[in-house]
Amino acid sequence: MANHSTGLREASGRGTPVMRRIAAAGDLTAVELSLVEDVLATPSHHPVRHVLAAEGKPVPAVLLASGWACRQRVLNDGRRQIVSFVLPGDPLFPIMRPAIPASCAAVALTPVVTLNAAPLLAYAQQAPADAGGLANSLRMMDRFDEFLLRDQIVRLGRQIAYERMVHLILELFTRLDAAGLVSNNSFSLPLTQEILADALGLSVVHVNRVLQQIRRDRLMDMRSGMVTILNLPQMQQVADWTPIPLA
Amino acid sequence: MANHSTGLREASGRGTPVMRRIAAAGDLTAVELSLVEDVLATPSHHPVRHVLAAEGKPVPAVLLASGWACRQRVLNDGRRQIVSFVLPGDPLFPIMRPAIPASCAAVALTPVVTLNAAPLLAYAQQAPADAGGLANSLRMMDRFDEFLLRDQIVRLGRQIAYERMVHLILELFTRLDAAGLVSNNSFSLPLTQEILADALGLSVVHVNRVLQQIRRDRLMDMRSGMVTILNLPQMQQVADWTPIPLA
DNA sequence: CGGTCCATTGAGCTTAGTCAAAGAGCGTGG
DNA sequence: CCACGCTCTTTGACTAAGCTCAATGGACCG
Repeated sequence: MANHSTGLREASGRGTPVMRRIAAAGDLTAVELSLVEDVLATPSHHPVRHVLAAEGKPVPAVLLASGWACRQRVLNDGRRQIVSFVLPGDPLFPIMRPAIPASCAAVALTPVVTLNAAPLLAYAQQAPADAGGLANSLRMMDRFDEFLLRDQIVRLGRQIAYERMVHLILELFTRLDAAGLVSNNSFSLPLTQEILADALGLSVVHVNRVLQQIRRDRLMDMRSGMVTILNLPQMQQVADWTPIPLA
Repeated sequence: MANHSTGLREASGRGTPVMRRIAAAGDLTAVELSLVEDVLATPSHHPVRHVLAAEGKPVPAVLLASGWACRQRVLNDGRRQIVSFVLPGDPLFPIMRPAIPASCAAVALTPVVTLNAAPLLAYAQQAPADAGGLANSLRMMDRFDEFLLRDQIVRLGRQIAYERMVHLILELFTRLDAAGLVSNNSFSLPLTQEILADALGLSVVHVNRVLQQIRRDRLMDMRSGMVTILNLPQMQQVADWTPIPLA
């Protein structure tokens, strides 16, 4: 459980991923703003591989403040499929849903900091359906999640390994950018090739070879946990990329 | 546009798929019941291949009364991925969401009858968050949808063709059963092998071969649009089946 | 009786998986 | 400071699941 203090300090700041994501969909009232700041003030820390939410247990209203997590499902014989990545600023599960059993487990891929978003949910649930501000932001984030699932299905069903990898990187690039975690076309990707393989439905060996090919083609570079986008237009072309409507 | 009258008559009945699905999650009040019956009273008919909702257009609040539809996405070079099947009783898209752009197109796979569910949505949106009855039913149906997407991702990412096919048939079996469309372990499957291929991320030829193998193994039989489940336990075993929590 | 759509079959090929082993990087303890 | 062990990456050789192409067969329909 490293950088307690760092996580805490960042979480209180203004340009924090959570705040950026929530504010992206529109302005918040003073009341809403302070509600969010209250939530930011009480972070929880969890180590790698920690199960943030067990499959079948009621879904907690939790936001990820920092670190990487995923929603995943493991088959009887051990095969694992990562359903989606959870990035800083994201809810662990679609948040506007009532407390229903989780459709899959949520697991920390790095040490993470989470926030209890129950107060936000409570506030949003009693707000009228067409209210702007916070309620609207949360709905937007859920909608975003739906897009990601669709993209994941198309990737897995109809793209070859090379396309899948490029498409996933573009997705992460876009999402991390929205969270303010990209600079100079470059971002941190703290994932092993095995994790990428489990997300893309590939073997580790093949992921390795595909990455080398992409590097040779000078589309992007991935070294020691850092990704640099080298040729965005061609990446978008290769992956048949459709921008995710953020608003 | 065949069987207009049939669709209409069924839609007004009590054991209709829509009514079964909505009533499954709990009892409705008299007001809610009549609201649903009003909706059932004005069906719309659409031919095969009709685009029920275009990608990017605001999602209509629509229920499928009869026939089969799907949500799909087509890549630039023509590759198609079916994201999910929409069966009688299902909403075309998660229904409790506000009118947001559709993440993919909805298309009729057979002639279909649809219902305008806007009155139900309006009613449910103004109901308190923890109200039972209709609002709860609609939320339940959305939650169900989320499970299906997860299952589709796991199928495509981590199962081989044989397993995928068996798993999909089990899913359809379960869902059609909930809609009252299964009898004697047998149901109608009005899909070409090409449609199955596009749902499972396989080629038509391979779908054909896998189906033959499954038939030879006496797990199930699929002939002229009818599927018969022959060995449910072994199918569940093969597909690593986890029952979808309906309640 | 042709035409159309769909299912089926065969042959050959490609993508991606498996198995096994060898580097590389990194933290820990001697 | 180095050696060991751990995890992760990389490479090679081989295998196999699944794809493409092409042709045939069947059913239905005007």
